[in-house]
Amino acid sequence: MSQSCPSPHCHHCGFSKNLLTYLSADEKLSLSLQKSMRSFSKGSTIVKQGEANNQLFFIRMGLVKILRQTNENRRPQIIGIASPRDMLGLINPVASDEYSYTVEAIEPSEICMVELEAVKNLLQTNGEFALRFIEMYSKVSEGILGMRLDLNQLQLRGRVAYVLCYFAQTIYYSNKFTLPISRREIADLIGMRVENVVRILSEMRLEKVISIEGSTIEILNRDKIRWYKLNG
Amino acid sequence: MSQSCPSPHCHHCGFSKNLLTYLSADEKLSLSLQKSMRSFSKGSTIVKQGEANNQLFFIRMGLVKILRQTNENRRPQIIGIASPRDMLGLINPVASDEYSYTVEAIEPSEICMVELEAVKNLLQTNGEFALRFIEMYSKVSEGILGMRLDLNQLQLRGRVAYVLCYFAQTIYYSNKFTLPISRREIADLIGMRVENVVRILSEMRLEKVISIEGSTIEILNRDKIRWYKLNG
DNA sequence: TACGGCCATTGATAATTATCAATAGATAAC
DNA sequence: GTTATCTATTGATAATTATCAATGGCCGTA
Repeated sequence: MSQSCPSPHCHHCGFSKNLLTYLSADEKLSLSLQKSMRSFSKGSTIVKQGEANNQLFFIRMGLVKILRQTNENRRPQIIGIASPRDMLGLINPVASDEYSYTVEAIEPSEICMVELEAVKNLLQTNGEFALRFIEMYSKVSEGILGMRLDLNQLQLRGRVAYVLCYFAQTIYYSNKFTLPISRREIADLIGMRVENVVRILSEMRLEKVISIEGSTIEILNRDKIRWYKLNG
Repeated sequence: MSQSCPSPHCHHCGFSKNLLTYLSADEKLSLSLQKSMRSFSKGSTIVKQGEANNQLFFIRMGLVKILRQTNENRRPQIIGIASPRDMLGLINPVASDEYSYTVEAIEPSEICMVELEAVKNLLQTNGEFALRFIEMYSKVSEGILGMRLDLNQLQLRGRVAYVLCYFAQTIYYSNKFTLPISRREIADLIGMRVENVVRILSEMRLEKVISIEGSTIEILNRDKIRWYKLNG
């Protein structure tokens, strides 16, 4: 499940593309010794809530879910989904000594793990890097919070529509896609119950807003689903 | 409503206490020319969602609410309350060119406003400052997101209890306090309706969990309200 | 192959929350 | 000081969501 980084410079990693540009050759070399690329199969855990926070990590490829468990009696709460564009790893606070969230691969994923100390060191010594890092951090936080706030003011139908649009627009860039998560996970993501998620999906299918074949969804009526997303 | 900073070094401002320590005398002097202290009366707007984001700001004294309006048909959504300890200003993303949220004083407040460019400059040139800044930013984001996620998994009774505990424990450090916001604002904060907030408050009063005299609340049964906050 | 476990689905019913309506009180504007 | 506006409150009812129950399908494993 784990393998070391094939090259000192992971050119395809979001971290590289967005932040490594601002490093000198020396800094890159030094950093390369403190990061590694690991592969995770679908369903495996990348980091676990409560464990020591000593690595930042970034999605090079794949898709993950971010979740937390606040109480044994409750369902786990899925906070969001992250893809390579999201510069994940920034969601777990830099200032905390343990991970606030669990992160699990929901598709086969390659994750770039970087020693937190190495990043902190760069933040202190490379101003341009620090500035870009903060800008990205702020964008990521803002994105997650925005989604939670959006979901908050919708009811069931709107929340389901929101999630479907999210996958279609932000993750798969297509009206037709295979859901990477179960109905139950959709429920945990939007804070509702599985049965009701299923019901709404069926309803939308009957209304011909979407088509469903197992976990493959196609959005048939974009205006209507957009309306639900805004007003549902 | 506005006045310039009485001293080049606002020693009591959270920004000062937490971040200015890491600046040299020169940097402090330079920064002092690019920040100002302003006073806001209860109800007045500090920054407005959608306006140009060119200043970070920090609460020196007082209490503010952070809100956003996503849709004319909807109630404004209150995202959170911030006090001097919260290093507000960090909630509005550094990377965005406009404010994502409106911030309004809910108690007379003194706000330290700092040119965003000046801060970005410091982030680039002072490593220690940059690191501390990120750590604070990450704590603030984490705090806000955590509260939203907590509220998310509670129902009405639990959410009201959560807010009351929040004021008692985090803002006023007392079981007895005067609510700085209206019932309607509590509703906008927890994503419920005024009528239901009022009903729950009345219910808690009848159960002798709290006492109510206008906007003065006293928590009488801490165990029970804590139970609501966790399980309600 | 058979079994257990989990997911997906649907129906019936209960619990929660929103909406509508009405009134009293407080506050600001004139 | 009167009027208009907003908040706070309560009740009645409607809409939304959760819970409980039952079924079939799928997958991994003994």
